[in-house]
Parts: sequence; structure tokens; C-alpha cells
Amino acid sequence: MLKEERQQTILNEVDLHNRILLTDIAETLDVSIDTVRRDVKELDADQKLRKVHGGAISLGFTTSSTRNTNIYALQEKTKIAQKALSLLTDGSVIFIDGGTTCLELARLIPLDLEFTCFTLSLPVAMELSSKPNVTVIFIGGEISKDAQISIGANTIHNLSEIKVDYSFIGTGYVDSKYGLTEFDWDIVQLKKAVIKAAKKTVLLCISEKLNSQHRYKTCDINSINTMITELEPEDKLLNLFRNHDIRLL
Amino acid sequence: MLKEERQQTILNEVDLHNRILLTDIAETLDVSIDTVRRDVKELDADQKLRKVHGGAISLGFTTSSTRNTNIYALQEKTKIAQKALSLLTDGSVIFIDGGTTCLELARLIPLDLEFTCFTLSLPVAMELSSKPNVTVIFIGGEISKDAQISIGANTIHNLSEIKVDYSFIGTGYVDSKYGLTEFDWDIVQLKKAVIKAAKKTVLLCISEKLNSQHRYKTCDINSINTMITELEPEDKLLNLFRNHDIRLL
DNA sequence: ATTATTTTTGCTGTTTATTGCATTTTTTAT
DNA sequence: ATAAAAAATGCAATAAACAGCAAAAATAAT
Repeated sequence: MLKEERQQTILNEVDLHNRILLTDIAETLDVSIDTVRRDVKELDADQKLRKVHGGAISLGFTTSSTRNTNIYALQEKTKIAQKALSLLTDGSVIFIDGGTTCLELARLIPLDLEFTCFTLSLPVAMELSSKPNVTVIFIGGEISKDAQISIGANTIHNLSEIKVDYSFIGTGYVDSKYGLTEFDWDIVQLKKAVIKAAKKTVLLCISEKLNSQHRYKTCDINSINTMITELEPEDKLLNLFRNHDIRLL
Repeated sequence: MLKEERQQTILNEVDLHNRILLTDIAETLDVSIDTVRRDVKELDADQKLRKVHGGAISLGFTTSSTRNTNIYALQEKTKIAQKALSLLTDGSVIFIDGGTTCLELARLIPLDLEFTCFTLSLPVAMELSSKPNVTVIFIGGEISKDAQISIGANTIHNLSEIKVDYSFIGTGYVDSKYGLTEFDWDIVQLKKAVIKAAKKTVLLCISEKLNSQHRYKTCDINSINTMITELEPEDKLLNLFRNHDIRLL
């Protein structure tokens, strides 16, 4: 039997059952376990499947096809996410909010960083599931179609049962005087629950949003421990936020 | 024997059997192995076949059965999903499992259909969030990186608190005698909880999986109310499933 | 027709690839 | 902590690929 045939059979089995055992394959194909192991290793290197201890699993799922192309002000958001990364340490327990800035943070998390992350954003969860050393816990609930996040009473209740070291959140509007505000009542309830579930809250926010406000209030600006924008911390646009207890990054 | 003739014979053999061994051809044509090797090398250069260690394989062999598309046996799965759609009615409350077949079902849901859907699969939830008239509720928990679904005790507990009309599930393996079986213990626990949370369980399963089994058992075949394959319900491959109380679609 | 030239073919020895086995190390589960 | 399973490593036997060469066959030129 040709090597290619064997590998093709292995791929078939993996695609069919999502997961296989090397021993099963070795028996089916009547070759040694070593051969199967080497085949699977090759196929893994070729990105045709993923090798795991004792077997292999299909890629089918893990293909992150949801690569968003059109993110507004991506450059700024990437810069913010980069700064936020510096707050992450091995072993910590954090929360990451929805929104493109937070998604960018999830995307930039290095593969070797090891921590636990709660989220209620589907895209963030998807992105994080590609990070081998991150334990991802999704806070369930009804899914908001536009934001692709869990919302509603159930979500808030679930949030009430956790406590994280850092919570990385976004906001619709932020003002040094009126604090964080939102357009949606529901979202405000959610963010309140998020802030309550965190020892420290980190706000990721592009400078364009500074000094804007809307109808419903999430929290005072003092509830934020660290605010990260794409600006230098010394930038004069941040002056109004300097008299508070906020750390600027 | 002319070179042209020889090469034509080689191509015939390859097309016929999808693969050949150089030694076999050398013997059949009664020429040296080197000659065959050189012929195959030429044909490979001409893109008439693919030369591999020890032989050659047809071009169609790899391109057709490997993942041109990302999803294995997409056609079959689409057909299954189509049939499953007929069970959906406005106002119902359902559950959709993870896996590519179930994802295909989510994808095919028409925009005007209005119902509530629970799921624990991130991709399914993402897909469903694009359907304006579907209320999506995600069952939270720790996210399995491989399958991108919620797993673990919390997930199972959350499942215990709901009851849906229809549950659409996939399985790793299915056998008329041994029922539904899986590779993973955790997954089995999860599926049990899903079945318990459903008034009726619908199994989506491509025929290739019929009469296969693995180590952990999810449920008896009788626990399934409806089984959908890509085959006609009358197909003789389904005979073994006909004496049970299953509806075949 | 004969010779020269090119192409094809088979052979030789050498290099490389594949495979299974034995042993050690690592991972996993109990 | 311990036992079991799996992975990695090194090794040897076998098979295949390759390069170079010379004989044979086909082709071209005179």
C-alpha cells in the first residue's frame, strides 16, 4: 500500500469521525503504530489535521474563516490591544468583553501565555479557542444578533457568580464627567455586572470616543482602574482624565 | 513496444485503479523498473498523474477526496440538513448540536423561519445569529478548543434546566445494535444531557458512519426518534435500522 | 546502404526513503 | 505516587530513487 493511500484513508477517517485513535488506524490499515504516527505527524505538519496525544482530530472546526476584514480604525485598536497585553500574566483570570477592540486583544494574545478567560462574545470565544494555553469559559445566555454577545437576565446572573482579576471592556461613550454611557439599557445592565465581577476594570477605548456621552450610564469614570487609548499617556487629549484615580496607558 | 503505448497503458492503469505500483507495471509491461520510473516521471511532469514513492496515483484521487472545500462530504451533509429543515416549524423550540452536519443545518435555515434555538456550538451560534427571526440561546461553559463547543459540568447543568421540542444531534459512531457511541467520555455525558433535554431527538448522520462503533455509549438506537441520512429512506443500507421505532428520513 | 547522431533502455553502485523494532522519555490516568 | 499508554529516538533491513555509463535502437545525414 502506498503512503499516499494510507494518508488519504487517515484523512477520511478523521473527517468522518472528527477524531480517531492511532491504534485503531494501525489495525485498520494493518501497519505498525509507528507508521501511523509518522503519517499523522506529516499530515499535521501539512495542516490537514491536528495531531493530539493518542490520535488526531479534524481541522474542520478550527479554521478561523471569520477573519474580519473591515474593522474601523484597526490601527488604533491594534495599538490599544498591544498595550493591554502588557497587563496579562500567566495564571491570571480575566474577562474580555465584546467589540472590535477587545476582539483585537484576543487576536494578539501570544500562544505561550497561559491564563483563564471568561467572555460573552462569540467572536472573542472563537478567537481564543485557537490559543492553546488559554482556558476559555463562555458565559451563556440569549445571543444578541448585532453584537454577537450573550445578553439578558441569565447572562447577568451567570456573571454574578464569577470574580476575575482583570476585566477588559469597551464602551460606547466615555466622558470624564459623566463616566461610561451606552445607547442600550440592556448593555448597560450587562456592563455593570461585568464591572462588579472584576477586581480591576480596564477600559479599552479609542481616543475618538473621549468626551462623548449617551443616555444610559454604566458607571462613573472612577470605577475604571486603567484606561488604554492609542495615544501616548502624556497626550493632552487625556488631560481631563488625569485628576481621577485612573492609570493611563 | 513504443514509448507512447507504454505511457498510455500506465495512464490507463492509474485512471482505472487510482493508483499503481511501479513494480507491477514493470512486470506487466515487461520492461525494467527504470523505464517505468522514467515514464512516470515524464507523466508527472506533464501533470498527467502524480508520482509518489513506489508508484503513482491519479490526480483525481487526491483532489476529489481531499478537502477542496473545508467540510468533508459536504454534499451529503447538505442533503441531510435539507431533510432536517422539514421538521422545523414556526414557534418551536429546538436544540442544535455541534459538528459540521449540524452547522450545515444552521446555515440552511431560511430567513423567514421563526423559532428559538439552543446550542452549545460557537460556530452554530455564529451562523444562527445571522438569521433575523431565530432567537439564539447559547449554553455557556468551558469551551473545548477542538470542537468549539461548551463542555463540562456547568454545561451539563445548564442543559438540565431546559426542555426543547426537537434536538438535532450528530454522533461519532452509530450502530443498529450498539447504538450511538463516541470517542470521548466527556462528549457522551454532554450528549446524554442533550437527549434528556429534548422531547424528541433527531440524529443527523451520513451513511458512511452507519455500523461503526467506539468505546463509550451515548444511548441506545431506540432513544433516537428520527434518523436522517443522505440516503433514500428505502435504501437497503438502512435495513438494520428498520425494526426499531425510528423514523427514517 | 552506411555512418554518425540522438534517443532510449537496462545495468551498476550509491544515496535516500520507508518501515518496523527496541529502548528511553514523556504524558496520562488512577 | 504509581502504572499504563503514547511519543520520541536510534537503529537496521528493505525498497525505491538517482546518477552515470554503455549497449541497443531509432533517427538523420551523406
